[in-house]
Amino acid sequence: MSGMSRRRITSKELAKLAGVSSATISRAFSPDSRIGSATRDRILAVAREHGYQPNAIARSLNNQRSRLVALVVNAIGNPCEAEEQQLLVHRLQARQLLPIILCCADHSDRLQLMRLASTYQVDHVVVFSDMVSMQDAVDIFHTTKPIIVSFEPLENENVSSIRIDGAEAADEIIDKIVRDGKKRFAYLSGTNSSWIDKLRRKWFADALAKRGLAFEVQAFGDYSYDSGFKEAVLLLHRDKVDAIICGNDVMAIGARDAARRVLGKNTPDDIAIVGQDGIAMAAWDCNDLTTLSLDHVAFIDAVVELIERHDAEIEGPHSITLTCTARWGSTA
Amino acid sequence: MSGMSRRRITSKELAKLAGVSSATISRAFSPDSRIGSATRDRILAVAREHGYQPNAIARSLNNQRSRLVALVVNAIGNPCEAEEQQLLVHRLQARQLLPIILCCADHSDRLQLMRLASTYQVDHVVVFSDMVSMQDAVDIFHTTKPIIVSFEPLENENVSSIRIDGAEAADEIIDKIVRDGKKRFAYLSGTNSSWIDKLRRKWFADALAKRGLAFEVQAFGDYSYDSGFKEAVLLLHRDKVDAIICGNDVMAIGARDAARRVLGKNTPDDIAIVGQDGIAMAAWDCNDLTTLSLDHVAFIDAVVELIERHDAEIEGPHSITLTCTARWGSTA
DNA sequence: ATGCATTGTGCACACGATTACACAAACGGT
DNA sequence: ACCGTTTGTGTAATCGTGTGCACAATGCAT
Repeated sequence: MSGMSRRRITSKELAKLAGVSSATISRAFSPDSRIGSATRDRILAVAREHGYQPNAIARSLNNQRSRLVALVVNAIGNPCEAEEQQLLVHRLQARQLLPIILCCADHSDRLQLMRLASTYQVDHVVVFSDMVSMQDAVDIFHTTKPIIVSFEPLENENVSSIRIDGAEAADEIIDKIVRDGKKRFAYLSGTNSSWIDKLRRKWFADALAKRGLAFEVQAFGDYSYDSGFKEAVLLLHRDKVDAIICGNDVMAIGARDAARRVLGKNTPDDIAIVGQDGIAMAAWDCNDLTTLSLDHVAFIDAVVELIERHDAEIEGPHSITLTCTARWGSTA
Repeated sequence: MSGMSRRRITSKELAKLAGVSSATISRAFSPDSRIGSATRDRILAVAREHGYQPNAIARSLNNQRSRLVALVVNAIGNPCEAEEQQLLVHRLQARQLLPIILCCADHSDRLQLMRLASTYQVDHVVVFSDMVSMQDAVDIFHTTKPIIVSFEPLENENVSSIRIDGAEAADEIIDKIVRDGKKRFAYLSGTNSSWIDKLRRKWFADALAKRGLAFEVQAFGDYSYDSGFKEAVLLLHRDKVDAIICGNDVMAIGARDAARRVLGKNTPDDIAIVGQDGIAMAAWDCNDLTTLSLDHVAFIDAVVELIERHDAEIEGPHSITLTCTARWGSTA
């Protein structure tokens, strides 16, 4: 690699240096194309010497294929999503696909952000965030056919979806808590507008209804530890509930801390607390949370599966269903 | 937005529809270019109707400017880095820059991954990971001038760097622990080969040396909770240490849990435990960690500042220094 | 020696935008 | 009425690759 030239060398310049045409340079970098192996070796040697690599932007323009994948997420800071994102990024990288992250939380104009990403001709879109509507995603990425993590089967044939079902596991958990003698249940949502949140809540509400119970209180947080802490103080003190089902694990940890610290109540005897997601942190010794857990590996396997179907250009709507399981800790 | 056409409409096609040339289309989308405002309005209307947006790949090829930024990180799952990444992503999005994430942990060939990203003509590179050498980053992104988060001043003029200094804060923390009567110190590294780890360790080693002490044991983990837990059991049981300085906050939480659960020892009376990074989770009530903390906002401000200097094409090497502070919890 | 299939290479165009240049129209000042 | 400036638009080249087509060279079978 000679020199620190600011400018990148082009295929035409390299062609001159190697005494061939620029078409031959291109062929040297395409695994199966008609080119003499001696020529290829010589070109690759010269290329290495001058630090040449084909320009992926130009290639994308020509190919109509960018190898970029947009990941639409709420945030990367929140561990509840980060584990899955991490897995997916690894799987993409192994396929030589590059992830572009779009963070929707705290961002004023999510639609504009998605439109911006769509101008980069991304090959795939994976929507994790519950803050964008399915219809918006379809409209903006109408050439890409997004993959959406939903919680209900989608009828829209311009979308592939992963459906997650936690009804059965929620029933198991509620069963245990009711048998433990708890009576006043609260649900602590992560957002007040998300369809994902509504469906998760429904799993638990149905399980309660089956036993002649219902949520006495409905509270709203923002998926953060602090909001879990703050809301739990109110729920326990003002509303006297003895069971809190939380929208994710991080809020559940906040709620548990509030119970213990502010009100001196312990789980699971005085109060039951349940999380959702099943992140690694929930199993830490200091947390030991009871949570409605999703198998992250299976989940990302499903996403990759859908991406591969898109690549193979199999037509028609696709949907994969996953089931949650109860993971028992000492909080319920 | 009429129709669900699979193919995206091009500037030339839109030109025909609007009765102008494709050059005029382009001008309609460039804020300051000579074009009649009536024409522009008409074009924008037709564009909206047909869902046209200029192709960013083609634009990048012409402009020599991709508006892509590569973020080289260890992982996005680990909260110790995620907070900063989150902040940076927001700042980039506000500038209409799109982040491409490169995860180095667990990835067999980091260099190949970086080379792949470099073919996309990224405008900027920010290296957070301590798993890639500075020289590799400079070689691969020689046209981009990377921004590197280092812990020492860099002499290389093809790099901008952010230097972080925690010597003083480490001294404060060691002072307190020594005055509390602790005698046998261990350092628990996050990796065994990282220059960042070596420098962090040096801050504490120097503070100990000043008081006639030294680390009795050196252990190695992998920045994870589990490794913190496992190593701490050994350190406490086999080596009988009474103070553990950890490479990051997550390992410190693991160590604290191990002390409490496996050996029945409590902080800070029986044993002192110190983290590093100062993540939000460290301040949670259930953790309440004493940690060597960095101001994340100031840190990302510095990164953005360097990016802007690059954009303004100011020449010469750039370096910004930040100082850590001690954040006191109940673990030391 | 002739015919045909195969291999290796160059030419030229396409991908979809931006932009320097040219030029016509409109406008204002004397 | 004439000239110089400003304004708006089209033409054509450019960014760096990939690839269909043409064509020469080679190998092989008759």
